Amino acid sequence: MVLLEDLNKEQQDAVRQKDGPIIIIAGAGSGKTRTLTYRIAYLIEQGVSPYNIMSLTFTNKAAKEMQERIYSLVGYKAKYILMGTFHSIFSRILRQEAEKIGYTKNYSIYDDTDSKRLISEIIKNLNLDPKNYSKGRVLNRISFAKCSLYSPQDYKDNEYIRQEDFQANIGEVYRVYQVYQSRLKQAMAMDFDDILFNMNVLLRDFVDVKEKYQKRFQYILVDEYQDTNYSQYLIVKKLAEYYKNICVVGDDAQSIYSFRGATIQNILNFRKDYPNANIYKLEQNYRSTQNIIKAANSVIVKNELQIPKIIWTNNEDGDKLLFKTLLSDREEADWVAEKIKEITKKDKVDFNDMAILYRTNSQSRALEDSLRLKNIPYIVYGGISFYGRKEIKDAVAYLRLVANNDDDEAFERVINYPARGIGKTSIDRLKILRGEKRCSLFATIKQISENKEKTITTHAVKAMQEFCDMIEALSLEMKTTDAFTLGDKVIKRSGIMTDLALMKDVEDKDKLENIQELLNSIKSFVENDEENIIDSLTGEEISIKDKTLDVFLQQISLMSTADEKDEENSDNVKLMTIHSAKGLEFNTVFIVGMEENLFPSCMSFASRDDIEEERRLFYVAITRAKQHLFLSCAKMRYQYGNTTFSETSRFIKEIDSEFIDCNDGDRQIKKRLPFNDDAYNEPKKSFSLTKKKPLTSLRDNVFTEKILLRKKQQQTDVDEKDLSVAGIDQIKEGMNVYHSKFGNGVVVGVEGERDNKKARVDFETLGEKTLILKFAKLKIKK
DNA sequence: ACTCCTTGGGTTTTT
DNA sequence: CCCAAGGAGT
Repeated sequence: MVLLEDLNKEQQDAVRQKDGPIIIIAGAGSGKTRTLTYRIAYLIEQGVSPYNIMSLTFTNKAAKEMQERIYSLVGYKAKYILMGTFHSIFSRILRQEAEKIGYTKNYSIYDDTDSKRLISEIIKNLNLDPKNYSKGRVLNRISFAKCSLYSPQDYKDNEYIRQEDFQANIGEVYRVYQVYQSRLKQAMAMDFDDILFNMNVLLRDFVDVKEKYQKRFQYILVDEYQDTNYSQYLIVKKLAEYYKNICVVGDDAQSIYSFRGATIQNILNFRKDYPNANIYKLEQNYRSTQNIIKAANSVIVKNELQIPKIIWTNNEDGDKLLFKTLLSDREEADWVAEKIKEITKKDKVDFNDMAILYRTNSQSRALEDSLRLKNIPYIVYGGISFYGRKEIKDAVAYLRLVANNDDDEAFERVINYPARGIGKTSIDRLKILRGEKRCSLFATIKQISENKEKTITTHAVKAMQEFCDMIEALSLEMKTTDAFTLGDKVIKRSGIMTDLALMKDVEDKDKLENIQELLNSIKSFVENDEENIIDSLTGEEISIKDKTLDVFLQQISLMSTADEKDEENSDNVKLMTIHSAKGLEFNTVFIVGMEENLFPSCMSFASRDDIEEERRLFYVAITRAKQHLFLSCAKMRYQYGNTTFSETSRFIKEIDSEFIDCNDGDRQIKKRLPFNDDAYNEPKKSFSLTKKKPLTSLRDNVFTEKILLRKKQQQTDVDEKDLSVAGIDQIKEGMNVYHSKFGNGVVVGVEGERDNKKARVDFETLGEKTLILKFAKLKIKK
C-alpha cells in the first residue's frame, strides 16, 4: 500500500492497527501529525466512512492543518470528517441538543473578560472582601471545579474543597460559584468550561443522545492527549464506550497545561480503562539536530514524573546551542535582532523560519522595539487579539445581544454606548429589579412597561425601552437573514460608526477600519462556501441561509489569537509565548528571558510539580528548533514599572555543557552577594507561597479525593455523619483530635456558632490550621 | 448623566 | 506598567 511507504516502522504499526484502543506516545518532532493524518487516510481506505470519524485537537490551528493534510491525502472526502477543537465540536453538538439541557440554540459563549466582570460583580454583591476574593483567583477556582465536574452543589458539599478554600481565606467561593452559575443560565450563556461540563451532562442524562453519538463516532482520535482535563477525558471515554476504537496521541514530556486542569493521569489511566490497549512509541525525531535533541534530553531527565523513552535522531550534529547573558532586556532584544540579521545573511534563513519565544506575553515589547529599529519584519501572536479590542468587543456585543437578548454581559456593554442617557444609577436600579424578577436585564425591561415600575426615571425607562425595541426588531430577522446582511444592519443601527466618526484622534480612524474589518470577516464567513459546503456534524449541505449570525458568533467566540492571522505569503519573524509555539517548528529559535523568577516563573516555586511543568515547557521550547537555538538572559529587566534583577535560570545549568556554548562563562560563577540576594528574593517567595499553595494542593488531590470519597460513601453512611455532627459541640480547647488528612493535633481554640463553628488545631506534622467543624469531621482521641 | 482624573489592583501560560 | 473601577466636578 502506497501510503505506508512514507512512514517508519513504528508509525506504520500505529497506522495499521485499525480497530481497538491504541495510545501513541509521540516524542517531539517524531511525525505525530503525519501519523495521525495517515491513520485517518488509512481508515478511509479500509472502507470506514469519513462521516464516522471524529478527530479532536486543542487549537483551531492544529485542526485546520490536519484538515488540509488529510485533504491532500484523500481529497474531498475529508470534508465529512468531524474535525476540530474540543470546544468547537462540542459547542456545535450542544447547539443541536440545546433544549434538552435547558438552553436555546443561540446560547452565548462568555469569554474570559465576560466571566471576570461577572465574577467581580458577584463578589461585590455578596460583600466579600476583595482583598481575598480577587476575580482571577475565584474564577480559577470555579474553573477548576468545572473541569473536574463539580457542580455548585457538589462544590458546596465537598469537604476537601471547602476546607481548601477556607484555609486560603476564600471560604465563600461556593456561594460565588452558585450565583455565577445561575447568572450564566439566566443570560442563556456558557463559559468555556460549561461547554465541556454540559456535554458531560448531556451524555449522562440522555442515554438516547449518548447512544446516537456513540454509534456515529465509530473512530475517535485525540491529539495532545496529555493536555486533556478530567471533563474532556470523560466525554471521550463515554463516546468511545460502544466501539472502543479510540486512538489517543500524546507526549507526557510536553504536558504544559496543568494550570488549566489538564492532567497526565489521563494518559496513565488509559490502560486502566482499556486493558487491551496497545502502546506505540514514536521516538525518532525528524526535526532537530543531534545537539538540540541531546540538550533537550539532558533537561527533561531531571523530571521524576515521566514515561520512560529516548528521543533520538539521525540528523547531523549541527551547531551547539548558544547562551548569552546581557545586561538588560533592551540589550537582550538588540542582541537577538543582531543575531537575526546575521543568520539571514550567513545561513540564508528566511525571517519566516525564525521565532522568538518567551514565557510571558509582556516580554514582546522590548523585542518589538529593537526589531522595528532594525527594520526586521515581525508578527506578534497572542497579546491583544482582534476580538479583544474595545471597539470590536462593543460591536460584537451588539451582535451577541441581537442573537441572544438575554446575554447580560453584552447588554451591559452597549446599553449606554453610544450614550442614550442611561446612566449608572438607572442601570443599578434595573439590576435590583432583575434580582427580584430573576430574569435577564432585557426581559426585566420588557416587564417594566407592564408593571409601571417607579424606581427608574421615566426618561431612562423610555430610553431603555427604545433600545430594547430596536434590538428586538433586529432579532426577528435572525433566523431568516444571513449573518452579513443582518450584522451590517445591526452595526449601522447601533450608532457605533457615527460615534467613532465624530472622534478626531488618529486611533479612532483605526477603530473605524477595525469595525469594517469585522464586517468583512462576517462577509467572508457567509460567502466562503468553497470550504464549507458540508456541515461535518450533521452531514448536510449548508446554504447561505444556514449562515446566520448566531453561528458566526459561536465560531468567533472560540477563536484564539493564534487562529486569526493568516498572512501566509508574508516573511515575518514570529514572536510568541512558548505555550502558543507548541506543535510548531522553526529553523532558528530564540528563547529569551532565561532568568530565575521569570522562567521558571516564580509562581511555580511552591511545588515540585509546578517546577516540573516549567521544565516541560522549557523542553517544548528547545524542541521547536530545527537548526539553530539561541538562549539569552538579562540581568536587569524592566518589569511592571520597575527594574528587577535576576540570576540566570536554573534551566541553563541543567543543559549538559557538552551541547551548549556559554559565551561569557557566566554560568560557572556562583555569585556571592548575600545582601543583594535577600533584597530581591525575599518578597517574591512569600508572595508565591501565600497565593499558590492552597490551589496546588487541591489540584493534587482532585483524583485521590474522588477515590477517597467513593470509598467513604461505600463504607460508611449514616453513622459517621451523625458522629461528626454531634462532634461540633463536643470539640473543646485542649482536646486531642484526629483528622483523616492532617493527622493528629491539639485544639487550641474554638470560635463561631453552629455551621460556622471553627476550631484552631495545632497538628503534629503540619502546624496550626483553622477548620470548619461542619466539614472537618474531627475524631476525638482519648 | 457625563467626563475627566485618580487610585488601586493585578499582572504565567489559554480553549 | 496597564487596565478598570471609583470619585469629583460640570
